[in-house]
Amino acid sequence: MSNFPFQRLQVDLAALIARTSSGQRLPSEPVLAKQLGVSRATLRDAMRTFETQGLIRRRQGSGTFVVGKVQALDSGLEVLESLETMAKRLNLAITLSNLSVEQVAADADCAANLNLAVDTSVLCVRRVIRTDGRPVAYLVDTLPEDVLQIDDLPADFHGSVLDFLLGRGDTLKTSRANVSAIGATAEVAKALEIQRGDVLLHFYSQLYDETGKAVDYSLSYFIPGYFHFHVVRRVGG
Amino acid sequence: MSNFPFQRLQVDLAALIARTSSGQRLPSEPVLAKQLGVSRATLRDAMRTFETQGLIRRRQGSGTFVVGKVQALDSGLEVLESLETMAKRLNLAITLSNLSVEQVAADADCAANLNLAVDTSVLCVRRVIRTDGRPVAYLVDTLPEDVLQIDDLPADFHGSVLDFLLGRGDTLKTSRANVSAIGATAEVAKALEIQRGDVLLHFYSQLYDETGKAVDYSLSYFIPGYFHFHVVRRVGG
DNA sequence: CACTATAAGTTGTCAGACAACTCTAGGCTA
DNA sequence: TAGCCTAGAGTTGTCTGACAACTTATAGTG
Repeated sequence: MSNFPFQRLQVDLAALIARTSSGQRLPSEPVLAKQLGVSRATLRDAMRTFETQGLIRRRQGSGTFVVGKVQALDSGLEVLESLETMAKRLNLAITLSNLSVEQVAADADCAANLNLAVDTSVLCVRRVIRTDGRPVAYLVDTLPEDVLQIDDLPADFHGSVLDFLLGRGDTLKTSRANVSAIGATAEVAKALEIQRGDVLLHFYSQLYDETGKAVDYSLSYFIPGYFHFHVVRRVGG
Repeated sequence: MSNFPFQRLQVDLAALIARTSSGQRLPSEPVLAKQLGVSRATLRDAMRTFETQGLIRRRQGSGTFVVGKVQALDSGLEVLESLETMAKRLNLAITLSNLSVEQVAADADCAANLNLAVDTSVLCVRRVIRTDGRPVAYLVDTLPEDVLQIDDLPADFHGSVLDFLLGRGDTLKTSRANVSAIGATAEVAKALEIQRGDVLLHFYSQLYDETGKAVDYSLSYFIPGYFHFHVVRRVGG
C-alpha cells in the first residue's frame, strides 16, 4: 500500500512538518522534492493540502513556513457570551478589526432565519477577531431594522453585538446554535487571511428575546485551535 | 484584485461546480484548462482545494464528478444519544462497517482523558457509520479494561458502545464533549474514504458515570452536511 | 546615514509528455 | 446467442524543464 507517490509523500511531509518548530522555514520546493523523491508538481499538490489545514503557509518569493498555535480560549456552549467576555474571563487579550456595519437587503437564508420577508432591510455587522495580531474568528451578525439601526451604535462601538444589546437593556433569552465544519469561502478566507477551502469551525445561530422574536442571525467562523468549545451532555433518550 | 490566476480560477470553478448537478461529470482537465484560460497544473491545484472540501471527487481514468448531499441527521447536543438512536428517532437508515475491537496500550492523550497511567491496557472500538452506503462518520471509543473487556461484547455487537453500556445497566451520568474542526488525518481519511486534509467536524468527549469516573474516551469525525448538531444557549454571564 | 539598484533565491504558472487507470465497443469462443 | 476477452480511446496522476513574479539581502550611491 501507499504505492502512490502522493500518499507516501503526505506521510513524509507530515513528519517533516511535525518535527519542524513553529515559524521555521522549510527547505525550498526544488530541494525538498529531490529529498523526498518526487517531482516539484506532486510536492506542491501535497503541500496544498497541508496549507488548507493551516499547518503551513507559503509566501511567494519568501518560502514555506510552519505555523504554530497559541493558547486557546475555552468556553462552555450552554452559556451564550461574547468572545470579548470570554477573553476577559480568561484574561486573554483580543482585538477587533475590519469592522463593517451596513444596511443590506435580506437574502433568502437570512430572511428565513429572522422570520422576515426577503429583501427586507436589515443591519449587517461584520468583524474579525484577532489574538496576537492574527485573525482567529470572523463574525457576521444580521439584525432586523426594528431591533438595531445603524445610528444606534456609538462611535466607539467595539464590536460585540450581544454585549451592546444586553447593555442597552434588551431582554434576551436564548440562542439556538448549529455547529458544523466548512471550508472557507472566498469572503471568509479574505477576512481571516487564510486560503479558500481552509478548515473552519462554523456556528450559525439565532438569538431570541423573551417574546420568542428572532432578534439576531449570526454566522461565526473559527480557525481551529484557538478556541475550545465544549458542551456537557446528559445521558437520556 | 483577483489578478492571480489561482484566485480567479477558484471563482470560476466554484460557479461551474455550483451549476453542475450532483453526480455529473465535469469536462476533462485539458478541456477545462483551455476553457478557463489556465494551465492544467494550475487547474489541478485549484481542484485540489475543492476536493478537500468534498465538493468534487476525482477518479483516475474516469473523470471528475460533482458530489451531492443527502438528507441530514439533526440532533440537540444537550442530550447524549448514539447515532443509531438518533437515526431511529428520525426514521433514517444507517449501517455500520469496518468494526474493529482491539486491546491496546493507552497513549498519553488517552491515558490523561481516562485518568489512567500511560500504557495501561484499554479497549479500543472503531467503526464507520454509513448512510446510503457512503461513509459519513468515523467513531473511536476507548474504554478502561475494568469497564469493558473484549469478551463482554456479543457476537452480533452492532457498534454503539453507549447503547451497549446502557443496556447492560451501567449508571452513566454525563458526557463532556469538545467540538472542533480538523482536516482528516491519514487514518480517518482512509476509514471515511475521503482525502487526507478534507474538512471534518470533530468531537472528542469523555463519558462519566454517576461516581464521576471516566468510563469512555470518544473521538468522533463527521463529514459535514450529513449531520446537524445544535445547542440551545442561555443568555447569561 | 538613508536610500536605491542589483542579484540571488523562492514560490507561482506554464507547456508538453508519458504512465496508470477506467470504461466501452467490438471480436472471439463456447 | 450469451459470455468472456481484448484493443483502444479517454481520463487523471506524475514528471521534466522552463520562465514569470515576488521577496529579501547586499552592495553601491548620494
